[in-house]
Amino acid sequence: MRLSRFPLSTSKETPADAAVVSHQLMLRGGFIRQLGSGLYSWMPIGVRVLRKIEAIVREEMNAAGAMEIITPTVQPAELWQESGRWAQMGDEMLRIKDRHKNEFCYGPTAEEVVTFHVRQDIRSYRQLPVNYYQIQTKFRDERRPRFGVMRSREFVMKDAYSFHMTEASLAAEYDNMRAAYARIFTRVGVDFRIVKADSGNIGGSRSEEFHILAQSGEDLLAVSDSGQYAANVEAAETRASGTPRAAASAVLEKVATPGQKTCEQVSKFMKVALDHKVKLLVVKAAKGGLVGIALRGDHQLNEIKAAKHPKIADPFQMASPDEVKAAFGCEVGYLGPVGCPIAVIADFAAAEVADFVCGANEDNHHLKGANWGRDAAEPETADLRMIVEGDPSPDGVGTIKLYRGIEGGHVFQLGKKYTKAMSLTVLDENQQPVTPEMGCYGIGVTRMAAAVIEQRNDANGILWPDAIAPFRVIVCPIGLDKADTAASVKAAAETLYGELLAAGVDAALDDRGLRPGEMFKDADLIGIPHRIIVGAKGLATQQFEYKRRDAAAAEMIAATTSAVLAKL
RNA sequence: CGGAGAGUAGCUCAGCUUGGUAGAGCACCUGCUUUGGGAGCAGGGGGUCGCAGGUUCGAUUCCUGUCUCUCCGACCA
Repeated sequence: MRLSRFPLSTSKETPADAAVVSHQLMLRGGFIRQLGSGLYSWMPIGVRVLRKIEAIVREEMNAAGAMEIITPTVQPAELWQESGRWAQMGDEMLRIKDRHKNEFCYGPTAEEVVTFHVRQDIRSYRQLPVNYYQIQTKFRDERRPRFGVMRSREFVMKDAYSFHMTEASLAAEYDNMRAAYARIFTRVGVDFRIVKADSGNIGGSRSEEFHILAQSGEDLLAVSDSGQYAANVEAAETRASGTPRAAASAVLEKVATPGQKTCEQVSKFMKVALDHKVKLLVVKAAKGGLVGIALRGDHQLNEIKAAKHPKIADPFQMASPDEVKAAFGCEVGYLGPVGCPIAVIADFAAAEVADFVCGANEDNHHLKGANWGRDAAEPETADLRMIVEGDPSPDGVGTIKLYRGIEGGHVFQLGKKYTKAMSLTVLDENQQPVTPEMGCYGIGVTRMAAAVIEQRNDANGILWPDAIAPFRVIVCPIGLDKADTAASVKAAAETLYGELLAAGVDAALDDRGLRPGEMFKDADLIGIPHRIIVGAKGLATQQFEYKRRDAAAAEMIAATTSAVLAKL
């Protein structure tokens, strides 16, 4: 591409509205332009990146045996009513009506649509397993779009859906997709981790996320420092330590703690470590009424785990201050398990504390020297808390460290949730109808572009990996203004550029006639991995100057196309 | 959805407190000069000051409403 004919639109200024580096650089480099909240247009240079990511995804999905389809972005409400998600989805789903007042949504995902088509076309066990995928625009009406295309409302996702006669077949395809995803992320050129995930409201059993590690990531990952364990903190389990609780030694004593409501306040006021404080949260119980959750003062509730506990309401909901007052006769800040009027479930760690401090279930008072079994009923225990840095790894190998990550992909074993709800059956070898198992697999294509930048940038701009750079190499002629050298520089640059194209290299020629500084700044900002300078100085000794975007210094190479190709 | 902030030129912003019909830098156009890390000089084009009301002789400025965008939080395949 000749840059003189390419609408590059770069900016020196950092846009005021962009909070994260990928958003800033994508705007400064002219990759994307904002159209509205969570709505972005992809400009020519951005599309080049997007298409390269898509090509890698498509190649690997095809190689893994998945079949590409294209489904409409607008989907009839009936399908969502069949699966039950029309009611479930809430405002995240953009609902629209056509001229006949029929209801539709702009597709946030396509489990229903693909299940519908499989129901139309697949009749026999002989046709399974099958895996359909598409690379297509999705819309989710996020409550708060942010960070440019990292969390936009409209975005491009690769979504795949597989159907199987047996759980074993599903598991095999899940592993197949997982391996394809690992190849995709590796080829794109990012540092990623595969972590255990919660499957969220999509349902299903086994689920893992592909995270691109980055400081600005919205997800926290718990990773063992010496073992294999890696999980989203949402899904990371914690265990009982195995060491028995110390015997009760302190005398139970009520202490006035006026106005001291939070664990931090009480801990400071009573000069007791946070991990010897037990807090009691009151939440809605599964069968109506309330249930208490005891946690150590330094731990936080994991609401996803709580919602899955059989005695706790799903969806998770805290009790209102009025309900607490009615049950306990005191304010929220003074609750504790001793003399507690409702059933208590203790987190493993909370149940292991002896001689603890807790609320006295009386305004402005706490208890010290409290003990399970002696003062409070021995509680039912469960894993209810968020894992924290320094916890032993749940698999017993190593200690947990926390990292931030950007979710770039997600693979699920859905089971029969959608196939059953939508009455998809195929005939087995005994001519009996069977409800197939289903898996689904997603990659955020537009998000991936942003995530790569989060991981790969410096003070001058983006450092694209070769595989997805808008151009792999840029040729910068210098000295076109000098009468005595212009002709030779121009000829050498044109020849090199032409031969690179002929060799199948995605090259750019900066023939805009700019000053060198401007060319360099632009090339660095838009992240071209390789730069060749064709100048009179070098040509005098038959040399080009070569610089990798991520190298500190340039080097001189022979002024031949083959010498350049050897560097790419 | 709760909290905070912002809408003035393509971009980044000033002006508004104390009303008198608008400015800078960057970008753009023309010319000259310059050419190894976003040059210099001279000239030029470009804005119904988000929108709608109100107050006023007069509103970018004051008041009310409204829309949009951003940030923090909650939420989230």
